[in-house]
Formats: sequence, structure tokens, C-alpha cells
Amino acid sequence: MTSRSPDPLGRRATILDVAAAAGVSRQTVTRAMNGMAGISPATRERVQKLAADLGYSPSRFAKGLVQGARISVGLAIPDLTNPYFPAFASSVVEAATQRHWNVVMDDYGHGTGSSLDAVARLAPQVDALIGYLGEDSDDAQALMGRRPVVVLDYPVSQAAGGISFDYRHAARLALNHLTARGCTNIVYLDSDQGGTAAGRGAAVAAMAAEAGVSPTICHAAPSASAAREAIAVLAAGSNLFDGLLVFNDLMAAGALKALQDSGRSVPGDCAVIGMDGIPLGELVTPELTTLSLNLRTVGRTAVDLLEGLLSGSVPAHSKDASLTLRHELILRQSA
Amino acid sequence: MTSRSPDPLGRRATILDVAAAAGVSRQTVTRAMNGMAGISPATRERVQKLAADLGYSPSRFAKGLVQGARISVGLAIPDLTNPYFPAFASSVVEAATQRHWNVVMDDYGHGTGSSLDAVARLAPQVDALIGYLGEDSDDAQALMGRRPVVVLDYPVSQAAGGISFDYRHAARLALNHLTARGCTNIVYLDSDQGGTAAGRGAAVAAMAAEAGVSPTICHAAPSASAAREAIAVLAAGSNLFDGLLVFNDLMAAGALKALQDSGRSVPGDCAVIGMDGIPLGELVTPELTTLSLNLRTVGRTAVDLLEGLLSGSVPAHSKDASLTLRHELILRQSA
DNA sequence: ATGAAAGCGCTAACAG
DNA sequence: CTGTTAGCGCTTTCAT
Repeated sequence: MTSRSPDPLGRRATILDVAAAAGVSRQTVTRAMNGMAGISPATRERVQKLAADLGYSPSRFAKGLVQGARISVGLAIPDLTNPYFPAFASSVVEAATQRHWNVVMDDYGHGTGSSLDAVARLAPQVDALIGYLGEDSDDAQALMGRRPVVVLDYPVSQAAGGISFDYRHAARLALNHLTARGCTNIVYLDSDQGGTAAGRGAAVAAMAAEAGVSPTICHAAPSASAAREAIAVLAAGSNLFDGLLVFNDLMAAGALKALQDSGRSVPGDCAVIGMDGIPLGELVTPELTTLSLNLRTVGRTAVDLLEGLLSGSVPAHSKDASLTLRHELILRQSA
Repeated sequence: MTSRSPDPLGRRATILDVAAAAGVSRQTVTRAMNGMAGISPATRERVQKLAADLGYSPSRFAKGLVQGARISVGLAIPDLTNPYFPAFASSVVEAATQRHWNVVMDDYGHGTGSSLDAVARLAPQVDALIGYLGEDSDDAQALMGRRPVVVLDYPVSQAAGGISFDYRHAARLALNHLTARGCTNIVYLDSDQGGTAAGRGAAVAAMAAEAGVSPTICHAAPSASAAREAIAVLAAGSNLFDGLLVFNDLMAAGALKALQDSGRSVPGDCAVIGMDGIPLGELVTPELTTLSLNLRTVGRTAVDLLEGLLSGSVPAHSKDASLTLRHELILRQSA
């Protein structure tokens, strides 16, 4: 293998270097590299080999500048560590890939970052944005200018479009099921973080009022371990709750463990309902009854919406740019 | 808010449009947009407002071309749906973000795609690649030319660098633990897919031979449900295995469910050990004993290595570019 | 404080 | 089949 080893850091070879080495014009190099017509097989191969030897790869910037490159969408996600988000991300990536878009992923939960940091990082790199942006949604759209932002799980105001969830519907489903089961002492374990939490908590409160039940509300950080601890404390107390609705499936899984640790049987002593419908729910014991969202659908819907926004077939801020999806109650063992 | 609504699809506003609208030179616009010195506050604000109204955002290509943009690394992953990969991806994203790199994510498991398709999509977009590339590793490096590829869980040959796992060590740990527990009839549930599977399977076989045990080998697709089914079938048979080592934690979780369904207690009737150490293991019942990898470390190591490769401080193909990480046995309840 | 010129690396549109 | 010209949108000089 002939190859000088060029400093990895130093200037990369350009098309001109290859052209010079081959003694041809840069156009010929273009033709060789892109499999275009109008070049003799001999030159093509010679050029290609030379290019490989020189370690030449075309600058995506130059190429993008002249050709207008494929769309890249930024995906801003709070925490890849909560299985909900990869499941969602996965479907976004899939739908994007089908359209020959690429997705630049940013997880802002890790550092101390806010979602706005993520957007700031993403904004110069992408043509559009999908994300769980919460209260930063408006600022995010400002940073993106005219480029569309699709906000998940937060009311669209400045954002071009968004997807919300009908939490009142979900809460009604869960509460009805619990009361129909005979639960009289219900607790709702909420996330202690704003944004989404507000939406879900408020809906649960409203629907509880409507159903004439008054659940105990408690809070924990949105992780399995925090939920486990919170429920452990609660279960150790005198509260003999017999129904538990949890902010999300991950937390519900933690709650299940705590209940089990405390010797309460599920659903015998206490029925448990999660929210999200992630695959994890089928792996825990007892298997988790949950308000399920088809994550595949959510991701696909977000990308479809974005496509509409990008093409102009869906006007930004229009009614069609604001979608609402509904949860469905999946009965498994825990309730 | 003054704003003509420009066709979303049509040509985006350029710096020249803004300059014309403001009646200044493009240079002044640059200065206004980038907060540079040498411009009166008045003009700056006027230009900024105009830019916003026109929906102007600078072309990342033009900018990248002239400035040399931040590094983007491609991340090629087989299946975001297996919790192992998001956990890994998460740490890569974190480490990359700290370096002001961005990561373009591609999940090739979804479609019928091979990892090479993912690399082909990624190659024109990125400066470097990290991925679970298996047998496509060499071709991937070819597609990337001189740009470094860090391969995970597969021997480095053409790739610039890689991270492998010491499966013989892992297998020894597990087998020793199982035999020390008194297991005499051990089964190894392998993935039915090549690549990584080969490495793990071979290591288990080798270490079993060394330990003088001869496990039953069975195969399933690398998903919880496939594993569950495979173990259900096995458990229904006459094989009274008392130790089960599983290809990964996800499959182990499925196996646990199957054992439970079949009425065999874990670890009483059968001890179970998983591999990977994903958080899921703590949520299942009984909690999963596993050969754990610190995923956070794996991701960070991959990014560190890539940084070395990129800067030239670690020569491609060198000894230092080939790292090996070891699993650690975490004892929980299942074995 | 502002403007003019040059050029980043590539490909499209024409020559020849 | 190959080479020449132009120009993508931006920032860097270097003037003014």
C-alpha cells in the first residue's frame, strides 16, 4: 500500500492536490470520485487510487455549499438514560433515515445543561429541530430563526409545530380503571421536575376531581432509584394506599421494587399503573399495566410533521402543526 | 412582529439579502451577527433585527468552509432498542459534547440495513466514526479513508483503532461463580447473530473447556422476547439445567421471565448471569447478577481514543490504538 | 466605523 | 473524453 502518512492534524488533501498528483484538472477528479460519466475507465481508476493514497476525502462543506446537502435535524433529548427517550429517538432516527436526513443528537441531561444549551449547540449545525424542550421552546425557536422547531410534550407557542399528549384522557383512563378495581386510596407519584411534570400532574388532579377521588400526591426525581426510594418511604409509613399511578414507566418499575421490598403484593395490596408503554414494562415482575404511547408512532409523527413544515405543506403555527396523541391503557399484571 | 413570510422551501436569505435590506456591506452584517467589534451599537441592532425579520441564519457550509467547523463524529449503532446501546451512546454523546464535537447518530438495525449502509450514510457527513461495525469494520475504514474509525467489540485490523472486551476473562468469572455455587448443568444462551456473538460464544466455550465443564449452548435472537421464548422451550424440556449464562442482560431479563413462567425459581432452581451491566438488571426480579461493563467508561474511552487518533498523539493501527476492557462480576440476586 | 477584495473546496455549465 | 470558467455564502485580510 503506497501511502505517505500525512499529519492527521495538518491540512487535509484537497481536490487540487489529487488533480496535481494525477496531472489532470480538478473536474476530472470530481468525475472520478463521484462516478460521473465522461471519463475513461483508466483515468478514473488512476485518480481514485491516487485519491485513496493521498487520503483525500471531499470537504462536506464545499460540497454542501455548492450542492445543497441533505437535511440534518437536531434531536434534543433530556436523558438517553431513561429508556423512554432512546425508544423515541430510535423511531425518529428511523424515519429520518428513510428520508435521507441525518440526525444530530444532543443529550442535555448529562451535564448541568439546560435544553437551551443543547439548542445553542445544535442550532448552527442543523436545518430543523425536534426536541423535548419544555419551557425553553420559545427561546429555541428564536435561536433557530425561520428553521422549524417541533416541540414535544409542551404547548406550541412560538415553535413552528409540536406534539402534545392528552394527559386528561390518560389520567381518566387510569383513574377509572383504579376505581373500577375498587381502589379507594390512590397515590400519584409525580416527577419533581417542571415542564412535562406540570402537564401530567395537573391533568391527574383535574381528572381526580372530576372522578371524585382525591389522590395523595408525592414527588421524586424521574429515575427508577429515586422513585424506589420515595415509595419505600411512603410504604413504610401508615398510608395504606391501594392504588398507585406513576409519572412514567421507569419510575413505576422502581416503585414496583419498593413495594416488593416492603412486602406489599402487587396488584393484591396495591395496583400500579405506569405511563409511557416502554418495553421495560414487560420485563419487570409483575408486568406493568401502563398508559401506553406508541413510541414508534410518536417519532414518525414528529418527523412527518417536520417534513410538512419544511416543505411548507403545513404552515408553521397553524392548527395542523399542533398535534395531540393519546395514550392507551394496556392491561398487564400490575393493575 | 414584522416579518414577510418567505417560502419555507425557497432560497433562504443570505448575508447579501440582509446587507441589501440594511443598506450596508456584507462585512457589517458579519460583524453584527457575530458580535464582533468595529461596528456602532446602532447599526448592529438594526442589522440584527433585519436579519431576524428576514429569517436569516448563516449557512453552516459557507461558515464551515471558511472557518473549519467543529468536529462531527458519526455514531453507528445496531439497535437503539436494546438498552445497552443508548447507555453507550449516551456516554459517547456526553464525552463528545464536552469537547464541543457533535455526534451524528445512525441506527442501522431498524431497516434491513447492514452497518455498512450506516457508514455509507455517515461517511460524507463526519470527520470520524465510532461504531459497532462487526465484520464491516474494514470496509468502513475504507469508506472513511484517512479519517479515523474506532471499532467497538471487534478486532482492529484496517480500522484506525478499537476497543475490545476480554470475553475470556468474563467467561471465566461467570463459570467460576456458577461452578463454585455448585451448578453442574450449565447452559449458555448465545445470540444467533454473528460478529460479537462469535467472540462471546467462543470465549465461553474455551473457558468452559478449561474449567472442565461442558455447557449446553443454545441460541436466540438478541431480544428479550426471543430469549424468553427460547428459554421457555428449553425449560419445558427435560433439561434440568441449574446454571444459565446469557449473552446479554436484555436477553437475561427475558430468560428470567421464562424461568418464572415455567415455575423454576431463580436462583434456587437455576442461577442466572447476564452480561453488560445495564441498569435494567436492577429492575427485574430477582435482580440480575451480571458481568458488568462500565458503559460510561466505554464511551469515554472511545472518545478519548478518537481524540488521540485525531490529534495524532495515538498513531492509527498502533498498539495504543487497540484497547481492551474487562467485565466485572456484579453479584445481585439471580446468582 | 465601514467597505472592497480575495479565497475556503467543490461542482455545474460550458467549452474544446 | 477532458479542461476552463464561474460561483455557492461566508469570513478573513487589508484598505479607507
